[in-house]
Amino acid sequence: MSAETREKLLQGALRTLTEQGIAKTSARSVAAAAGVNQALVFYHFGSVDDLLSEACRYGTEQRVARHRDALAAISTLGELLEFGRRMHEEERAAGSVAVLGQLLAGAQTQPRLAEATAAGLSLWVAEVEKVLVRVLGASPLGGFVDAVGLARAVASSFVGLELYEGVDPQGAERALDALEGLGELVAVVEGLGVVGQRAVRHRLRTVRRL
Amino acid sequence: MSAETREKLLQGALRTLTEQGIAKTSARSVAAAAGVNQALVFYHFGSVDDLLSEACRYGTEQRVARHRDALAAISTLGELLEFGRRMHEEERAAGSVAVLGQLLAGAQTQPRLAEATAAGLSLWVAEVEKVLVRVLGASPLGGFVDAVGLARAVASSFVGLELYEGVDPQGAERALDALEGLGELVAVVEGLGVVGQRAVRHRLRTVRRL
DNA sequence: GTCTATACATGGATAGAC
DNA sequence: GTCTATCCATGTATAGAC
Repeated sequence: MSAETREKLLQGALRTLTEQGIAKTSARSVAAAAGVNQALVFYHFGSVDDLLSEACRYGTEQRVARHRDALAAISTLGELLEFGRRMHEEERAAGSVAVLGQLLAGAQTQPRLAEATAAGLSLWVAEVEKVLVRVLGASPLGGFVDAVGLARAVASSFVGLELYEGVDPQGAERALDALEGLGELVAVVEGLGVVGQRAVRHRLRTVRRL
Repeated sequence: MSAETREKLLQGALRTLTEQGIAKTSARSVAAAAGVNQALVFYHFGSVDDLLSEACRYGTEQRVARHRDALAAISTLGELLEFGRRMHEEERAAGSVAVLGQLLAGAQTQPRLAEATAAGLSLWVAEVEKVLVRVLGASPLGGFVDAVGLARAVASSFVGLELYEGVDPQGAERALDALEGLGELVAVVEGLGVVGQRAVRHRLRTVRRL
């Protein structure tokens, strides 16, 4: 069956990317992981890069869809921070961030992969952005923090942290804790009350003018 | 000359990693970039991975040394933010972050590379950490932000941002701007004055107890 | 649609001449 | 120390049998 084999290859590609890395992801290794013949990669996708591009879209859509409802229910920065860490742990286990890391590395020198990887990342970014716009929009900080940019920073930083975790797990753990602390700090400023907020705003304006 | 060829190979490895990526970095491609014979990779370094490991140490040490004095002169968060962006731009141009990104991707599945990459990253982390300890230690925030963890988060996030930049330059630009804004926010809280700081501290303690 | 066979290129690694 | 030659494994891609 055509559709079944296609799917096997897509999942095989994702598995190979996480388990062997972009450098050892080939038509042969993917086909082996998928349990199908190597020639089918070219029959169904034309080239290895095209397969990886489709696998990126396929995999990312599945993972993002998993969290869409939960993300839509978040309304405060505190909730967002807690959910973010849980989601990160879940995606790390599923290998979806690892896939993006490997594809991003490969995409630096291959325009075709770059396009697909950007599209995949943008699925995550769009979700994070929606939540941030909502959470920050309802907050006094909204005017000073760019949710659009922050969503992109968060998504790419998570990929960086995931890659770092692969070479220094304890360091990465500590990094995540520190970021959580920083997030709490922002959440706290958000809850300072009118007087404190006015002071923060005034100083921010002063600083920005320099 | 032995030493000269070794150096050519090390620089060739760095160039190949940035220009072709980890997936296309081979003894042959590196040797071509270095302008020497392919067999010399194995004579001087034993294997391609060993060459890449040494290149990581070699390259990172050089780049970090470049900024050591400037980093030592930084004493405020504002200075640190400004310097950070300038340094990021310089390192991006030099390709040193790209090298770390490619090596991190390869390191996920190769213990030998992982060790070397962790060591290379730790050179950056150590410098960032020293500055953060100094800057945050002199600030009322010192007790609430973990400089050690934050240094690791900063270093790995920069790698993630660099990889993201390769597939979406505008998005990465906006992400960096947003992070800068967030940094300013923290700097502002730092300068709030005694009353504001006391309020922040009190609320932080309350939040952490939950 | 899938498999076998095959071509041709690239890559890791070594032996031996210089 | 460096180069040439070479071996063998792996990878991309296609043709043709089933």
